[in-house]
Amino acid sequence: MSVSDSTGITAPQTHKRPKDSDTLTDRAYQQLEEMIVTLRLEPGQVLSEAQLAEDLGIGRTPVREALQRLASEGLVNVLPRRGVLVSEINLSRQLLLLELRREVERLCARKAAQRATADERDGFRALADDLAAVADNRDDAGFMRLDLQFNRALVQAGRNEFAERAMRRIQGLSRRFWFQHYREVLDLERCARLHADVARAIARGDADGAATASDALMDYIVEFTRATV
Amino acid sequence: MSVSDSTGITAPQTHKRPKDSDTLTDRAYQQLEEMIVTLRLEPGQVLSEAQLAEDLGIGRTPVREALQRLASEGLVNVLPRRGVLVSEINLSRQLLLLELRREVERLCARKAAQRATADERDGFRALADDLAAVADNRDDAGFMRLDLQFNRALVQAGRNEFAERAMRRIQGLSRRFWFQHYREVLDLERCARLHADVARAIARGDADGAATASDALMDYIVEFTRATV
DNA sequence: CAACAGATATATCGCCCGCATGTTACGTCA
DNA sequence: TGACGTAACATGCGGGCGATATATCTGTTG
Repeated sequence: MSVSDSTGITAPQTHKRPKDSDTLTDRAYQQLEEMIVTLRLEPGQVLSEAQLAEDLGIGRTPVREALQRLASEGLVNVLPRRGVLVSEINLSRQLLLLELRREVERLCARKAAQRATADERDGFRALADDLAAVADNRDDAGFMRLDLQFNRALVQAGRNEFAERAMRRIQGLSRRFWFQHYREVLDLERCARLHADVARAIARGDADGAATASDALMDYIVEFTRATV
Repeated sequence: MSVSDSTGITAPQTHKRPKDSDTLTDRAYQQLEEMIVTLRLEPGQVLSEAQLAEDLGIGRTPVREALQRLASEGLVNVLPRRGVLVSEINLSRQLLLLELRREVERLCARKAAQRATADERDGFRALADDLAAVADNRDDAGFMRLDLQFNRALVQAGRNEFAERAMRRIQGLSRRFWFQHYREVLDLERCARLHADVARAIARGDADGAATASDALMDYIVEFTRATV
């Protein structure tokens, strides 16, 4: 139940850049988000700041601040003097989240098609090719990696810090559901091709095309989400 | 629904006090947001937690947490050992914000038209009438009040906690710009009527109509924003 | 004997405040 | 004038204290 096998404070050693000015709050946030998204902390579980602080080997303050950030994203909610509850994943909530994600992602796609630099367009073209290859080879891990890369490129090329922030918040909740169910019902090939369609539309600067492609992708994701019951 | 904090608009207790379980962090957040939105704290100004804590008569912790929430909304940003900077308002940033707001608000309007209860529809009808009256009388303060009420009803009837959270974040930055410039170039009558159109479409359950009315309203807001230069 | 109401115990957060550390500004000296 | 040391001040963080919600125990009653 507790997370006693935490690797300690130093170096999450992920693929991410080891930013030198990483505060403990940031680290705690990253670790907790990862644990929640990957279901190592299960929905419905109640945690305490003190326990988490001990497990992570840091003080209560950074843990508390990280938890508040997670609460603002909806991954946990704090019960005033009882503890923090890892929020449940239920289908209807997930569909509500997708309602919002559809709008924001379409905006990002449209704006990315308008605003991407030449380099970024090259990147989207390459991404589309890679996605097509992954679709042919049915490479799970490769797709997950490309999906992450795609989302990052999308918000980057969209050039809208507010949409970026909103997307970042949405991602966490989305990723958790994804992580939980993708093995069961994901049509990897179709999903990868739909991603590639968006990427290609952006690459050629077709804003309307990118928007409709994004909607098509979201249609599939909604379908995928519904299929998990 | 999550922690439903009704944001009283002004600092001291208004006529409404559902429960005094407001934490100091909540109070600090409300007060600081109000001060920033109303430009009592000017953009570019650097603040310190300790100073604010002393001014508000509370400890540093609630102030710190409130500032982090404000930072997540983009109203301030913290300079790592230097202080907190009240973020600047510039036109291009505001336009980017409106890009996102257009999408989220259209979503809320559409969903509100689909999901509002009979009581809520009555509320929107009444709101539309009040807005029309305000448009005739050119009642500034009345409009501001109705606008707040309208936005709250909109996200409430939209029945989407995630869109609600996103809108709440957007409101702060939007309201500040509004507060700063509405005296100069606001066409109150037109703006009130556009609001009323959205409200009426929601009241009659016309989702597409609500969406296009919302877009028309946002078109005007963009025009208003551009006119401030 | 079972069920229940009240008293007590325990766990948890909300908050305060002190210390450590990093950044900036400024006075001082060559 | 310029470089440098130092002081002032900022946040990052740790940990303690008190209030309070919940669970546990106890005594009472039908």
